[in-house]
Amino acid sequence: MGRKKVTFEYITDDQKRKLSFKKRQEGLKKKARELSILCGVDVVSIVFNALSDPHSEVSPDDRGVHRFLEKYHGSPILEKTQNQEGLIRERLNKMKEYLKKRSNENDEEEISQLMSGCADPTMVSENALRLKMLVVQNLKEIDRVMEESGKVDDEVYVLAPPPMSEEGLLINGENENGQTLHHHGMGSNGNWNSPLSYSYCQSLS
Amino acid sequence: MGRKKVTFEYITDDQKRKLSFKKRQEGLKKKARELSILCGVDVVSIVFNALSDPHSEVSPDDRGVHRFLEKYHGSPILEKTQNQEGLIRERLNKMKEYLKKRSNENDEEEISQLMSGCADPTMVSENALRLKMLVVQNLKEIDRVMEESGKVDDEVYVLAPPPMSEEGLLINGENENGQTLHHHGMGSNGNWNSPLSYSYCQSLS
DNA sequence: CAAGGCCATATTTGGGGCTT
DNA sequence: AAGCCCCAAATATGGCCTTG
Repeated sequence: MGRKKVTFEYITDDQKRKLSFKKRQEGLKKKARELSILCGVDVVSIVFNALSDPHSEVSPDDRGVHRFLEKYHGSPILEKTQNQEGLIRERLNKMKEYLKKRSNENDEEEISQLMSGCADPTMVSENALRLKMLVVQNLKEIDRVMEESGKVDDEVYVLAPPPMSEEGLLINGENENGQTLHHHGMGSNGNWNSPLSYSYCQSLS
Repeated sequence: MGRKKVTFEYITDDQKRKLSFKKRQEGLKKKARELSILCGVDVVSIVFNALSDPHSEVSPDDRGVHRFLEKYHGSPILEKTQNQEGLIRERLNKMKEYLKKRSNENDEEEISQLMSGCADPTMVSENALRLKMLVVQNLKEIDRVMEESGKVDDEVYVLAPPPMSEEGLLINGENENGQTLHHHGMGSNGNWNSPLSYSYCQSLS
């Protein structure tokens, strides 16, 4: 898209690749955000920089995701003092319980309530809730594993959580072109069941 | 990007939104694929169509992801006959065991071998492997939950699994512009630890 | 080097029009 | 409606240059 027609092959030149990576990563985030807002859908995108560059040196914060998930999940983040196995088991149990409960109770109504006064088309179904829950769960796991494997110095950013973009939830991202990113209804309510929509990118190089 | 300057707000017009969604979704997939190939990184993107359109009616196949994961995970997909709880527990145990094993053994070498003769820069570290594992795990869960909740009629597609794009793994996606999408080394080896890179999109509307 | 800004050009994607 | 093709306006992003 630049001055040269792109040939779809791995960019071997270290410097060019890194530059391209940064620009394109930004682009992807923006695209995800747009798709999410314009069409009212949830978008999650993760970029694992496969250590292409041995000379990694990142750093930013990865706390962003933590804060985000913590705020929207409602439950506090587990103590970092617990051992990995314990953390995983606990997390898995929660997932299991949640799914079990969801599948046994047929109160489509309760679910609606969870969406707290959400009168827009982005109404979430039980199925959607499950899927989201799973994704959040996974992101949390990834986050935790990263943390516990002692490599927390990765770049992490949360893109656009549309439903509450105006509540300042753009944790580690910026509305690069000053546009207001308006969105249809539903303010931040601290309930992780809220329609979520963001990108979780991680750069290891 | 079309003839009208886009105003970043939820597109209320049902028809326009759906059209935009389709185009932009394609665009996002393409961008993800490009970023992945050009920079040798793994990209996973998921689009949950939050039921914006009540009149959902999709259908394609979602078997694609199953086949993909099955092939790259190595282990056979669990029987659908098991109950949900069982499935989840089993899956979680696997995850736990894997992580436990990974964290106790300090054989950075074994890991390298897992990458089977991969001599390119996309070499994966233990940390990356874990992250990938978690994502795969999650995608599998999502897939399974979807299946069990009886709503398998969603559109699902796997984008570009670069490492083996030439092995015909473009399960449910097409290289829309005929470009060859060359990639650096490493053929399909059936090992799910292979650098993965694809988009998993789901349309509920 | 990494970050930012510029700029020209490659891409993306609204809008329309047609077809099925 | 849903798919496609076309077209042109709107964006994205290589290549470069300047700073820090």
